[in-house]
Amino acid sequence: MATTTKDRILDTSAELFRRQGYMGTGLKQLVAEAGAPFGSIYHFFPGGKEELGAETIRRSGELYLQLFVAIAAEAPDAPSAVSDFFAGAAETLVETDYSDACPIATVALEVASTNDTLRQATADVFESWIDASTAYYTAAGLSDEKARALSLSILSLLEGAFIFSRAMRSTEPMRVTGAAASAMVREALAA
Amino acid sequence: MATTTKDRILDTSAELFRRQGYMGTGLKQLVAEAGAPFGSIYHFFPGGKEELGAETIRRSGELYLQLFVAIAAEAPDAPSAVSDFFAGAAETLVETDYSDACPIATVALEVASTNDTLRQATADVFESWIDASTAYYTAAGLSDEKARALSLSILSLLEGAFIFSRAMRSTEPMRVTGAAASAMVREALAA
DNA sequence: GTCTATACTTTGATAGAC
DNA sequence: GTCTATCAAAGTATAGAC
Repeated sequence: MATTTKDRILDTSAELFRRQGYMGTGLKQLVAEAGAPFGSIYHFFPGGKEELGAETIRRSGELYLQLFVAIAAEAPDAPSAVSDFFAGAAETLVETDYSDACPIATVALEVASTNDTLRQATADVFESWIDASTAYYTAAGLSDEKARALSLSILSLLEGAFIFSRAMRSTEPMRVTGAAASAMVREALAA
Repeated sequence: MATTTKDRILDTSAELFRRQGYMGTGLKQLVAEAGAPFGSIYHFFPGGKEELGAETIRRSGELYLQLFVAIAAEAPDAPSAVSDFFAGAAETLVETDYSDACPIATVALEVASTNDTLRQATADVFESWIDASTAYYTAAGLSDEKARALSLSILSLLEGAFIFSRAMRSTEPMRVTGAAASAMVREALAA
C-alpha cells in the first residue's frame, strides 16, 4: 500500500480537526475513519492526543503554505496571486460543502487559552505564513515593515472570510474580501 | 440578589464559550462556575446544551453589536469609530490575557459543519452585524452595495486579527489591521 | 511491534427526593 | 420548583495478548 498507518492517521486528523476542531474530534472516531487500530495512536504518538494535535497542526500549516507558494508561482503578479488564492478558497468551500477552510483556525481559537503547547504550534504556523508572505511582498518591492503589515491584513481578511463564509454558507464574504485584498496589494505596490 | 440563576448561567456560558469554545465547555464546569445546581440547566433550557448554546450565541451577538454602536456613537467619524473599535479590542485582549476576543467566532467555526441549529444562530448574529455596519456606512454616504462590501471586509479583518492575536499572544495583528481597516473606510468615503 | 480489550474519567442527560 | 443521585455513552489512556 502507498500510505503508512501514521500518514493515514495524520491525514485523517488534519481533515477532522479542520472540520470539527480539536475538542470535537474523538480519538475513537479518528481511528475508525483512518482504518487504524486504536493502539497505533499511542504507538506513533506517545504523547497522546496533544502530540498528535501538535504534529497535525504543523503538518497542515506546511501543506497550506505550499498551496500559496504554488498559486503565487503561477500568477503573473502579486495582486493576481492574492485574487487567485481567495478565488480558490471560495471554490474549495463550495466543493466541500463549506467544510474545508483554513486547516488550523478552528483549533487555534479552541486552544488559544486552554493548551499552551498547541497554541504555540498554531502560532509557529501563523508566523511561518506571515514570514513567507512578507518575503513575497518585499521581493515585489515593499519595505519589510510595509510588507509585514500587508501580510497581516491579507491573511486576516482571509481568515475572517473563512469564518463568515462557513457560518453563512455563502461565498460572498470570500469573494468580496478577495477583491478588497487584491486591491490592497495593488495600492501598496503602487505607492 | 441582583442576578437570576438563568442570567448567571448565560453570563458564564458566554464567557466559557468565548474562551474555550462549545465543545470544550462541559455543563458540569459551567454550573460549577456559575454557582448553579446542575438541574437548573435543564429547567431553564429543556433542549439541553444545544438550546443553551443557541441562546448564548444570540445573546452574545446582541451585546457585541451594542458595543460597536456605543463606540460608534462617541466617535467623530466612521474611520475613527473603526480605529477606536480595533484599539479597544486590542486593549481587551491584553487585559484578559488574550482570552476575550470575538464572543462567537470559536463556536462558529466549531459548529459550522457539525450542528446546523447552532450554525444558523451564528449566521444570524453575523448577518445582524453586517446589516448594522452596512446601515452605518450608507448613512455616511455609501451605496448599499459598497457599504456591505466594506462591512464584510472590516469585520473579516477584525475576526482574522482576533485569530492571529490570540494565537501569537500579540496585539500587533490587531493594531496593524486596525490601521488598515480605518484607512479602508477613509478611502471608501473619499471616493 | 500490531492490535484488542479494558480501565478510568468525564460527558450530556434524567429521575426522583425534598 | 430546586437540587441531588445516578445513568448510559463517549472521552483518553493503558495493559497485555498475539
